Amino acid sequence: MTKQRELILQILNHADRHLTADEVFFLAKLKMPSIAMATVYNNLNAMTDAGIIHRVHVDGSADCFEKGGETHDHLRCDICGKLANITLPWLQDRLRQSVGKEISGYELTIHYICPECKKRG
Amino acid sequence: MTKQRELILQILNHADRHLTADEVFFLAKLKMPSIAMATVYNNLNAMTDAGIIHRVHVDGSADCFEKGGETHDHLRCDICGKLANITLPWLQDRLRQSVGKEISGYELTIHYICPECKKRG
DNA sequence: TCAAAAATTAGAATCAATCTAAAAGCATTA
DNA sequence: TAATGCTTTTAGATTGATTCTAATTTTTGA
Repeated sequence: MTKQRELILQILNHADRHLTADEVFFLAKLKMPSIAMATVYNNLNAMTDAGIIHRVHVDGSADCFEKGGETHDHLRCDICGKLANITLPWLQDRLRQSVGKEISGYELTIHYICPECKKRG
Repeated sequence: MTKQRELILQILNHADRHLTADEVFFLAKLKMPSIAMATVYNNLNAMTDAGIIHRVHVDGSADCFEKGGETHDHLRCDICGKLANITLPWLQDRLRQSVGKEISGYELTIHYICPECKKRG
């Protein structure tokens, strides 16, 4: 656990939303101006592989990262693109039931209009 | 419907698996050597937007395309990466139930070990 | 303390995908 | 048929995200 990795992890832990590698890099640079983009990617990849954080693919733009914790799925607003988390505790079992026991994981992204965009009309 | 679009659509309709834009381009070039990559992307995008074909995001590599038809979800093998289709007719309604009525769509990719890889050990 | 291993850095390179501007194809009308 | 305008295609440059490379620094551990 290097200083750099610690910083990146802290940034994700304190973020109030999903961050791209670029955003993590920007925020990291504020605290540690010498940090390199490659370091950010190295650590995001390493921590993703280790299951400490999660990577979220976003159609048509850069992947986002978020702190670990209970597994969950995502909602993505059709209008503003913002991601939200949602927990569907029944899904894993229901999928196992339908598909067979050999599921090692899954990713679900639901498209919707978020409350803010809906209000705005 | 240009000759190029027709060709691309035919390639997808006759493919026995999901194809990347690159693969479509390669196959298209066999029949029409003058075709340009941009044309392949233009048409794949246009037909995806029109709902005639589907785009499938694949973690860590290029998007794949497949012919249209009934909506379905995907299985991806952890080992060989191959995609398979799966239809889960109950899912859409079940998600509506859990999330609310305002779902405009979703994408689900399930991770597993495909029969071939499992056999191989 | 020294050597080996691992991580970091800066910048180049790669890969998928998009953009640009010029040329070609196609309709329609004159 | 010729002229017009609209759409598509083409080739190649460009972008944007991510990875790679090689040199340097840091960490580890004998």
